[in-house]
Amino acid sequence: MTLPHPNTDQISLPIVLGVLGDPTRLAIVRYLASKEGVPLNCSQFLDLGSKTNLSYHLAKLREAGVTRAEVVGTSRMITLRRADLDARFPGLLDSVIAAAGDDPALPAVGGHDLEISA
Amino acid sequence: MTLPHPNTDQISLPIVLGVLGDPTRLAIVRYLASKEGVPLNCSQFLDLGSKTNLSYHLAKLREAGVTRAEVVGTSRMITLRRADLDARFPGLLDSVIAAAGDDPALPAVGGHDLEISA
DNA sequence: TCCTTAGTTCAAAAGTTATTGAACAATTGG
DNA sequence: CCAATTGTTCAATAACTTTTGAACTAAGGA
Repeated sequence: MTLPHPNTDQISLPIVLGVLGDPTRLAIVRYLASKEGVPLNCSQFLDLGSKTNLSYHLAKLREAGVTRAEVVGTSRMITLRRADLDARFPGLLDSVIAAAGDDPALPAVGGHDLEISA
Repeated sequence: MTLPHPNTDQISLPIVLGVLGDPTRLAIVRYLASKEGVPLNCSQFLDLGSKTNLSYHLAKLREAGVTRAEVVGTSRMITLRRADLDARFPGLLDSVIAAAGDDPALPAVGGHDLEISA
């Protein structure tokens, strides 16, 4: 059972920007970026909303091509599609993450500040 | 008579991303970027929508801090707030414009391809 | 002053997005 | 098999966004 993802060349700039233009989703992306390499499942994000609501936001991110979700048992392992986004829109993800990196107006996962290397 | 603009430090990342996540507004920004230095008024953008609709989209861009509108007679001269955006979100505008630069899915102003130096 | 040009504002309609709870599926462990 | 865990789907609702036309304001020129 695999979930639908757009190909790299199907990733659309306005859709990506629109999807990132939501504080909850931006917080998800920021957290994913801070934990790159670490496998994260949906329940890591429950600080940001209800289970149902997170399912909705994570589906938006996945359908836009921002994240990849792999089914592993009953979990979905979520990762940033960094290489694909960098190939399609060079520098965009980096500048968004850098800009989001120190924004106290964004919700945070875990109720504590982000740790860049943890 | 001056129009309301946010200060540089009031410009919000999710709001900017959300505002740019609309094909019409992205086309406006792309065109403004291609004509930087040239004063442009609203009617330059009538290809992209009705007068009323453009007034709406240009107000969104201005209120988000993406553009500046100066009242000159009966016109408003529209410019990109490039320095302010670069200061607040380094690299973001450049990567968005570069990514939008060759996107045939975006509407175009003038019904022809953009000229970077014209 | 009267007309035109440039753009805004308003209210309505249409469409889209976000949020919720209840019900559902799939996998894993006992 | 049974129960718990993980996450999805569905339907409803609320909230927001986009688009439109008609009416409006403000400045500039004849």
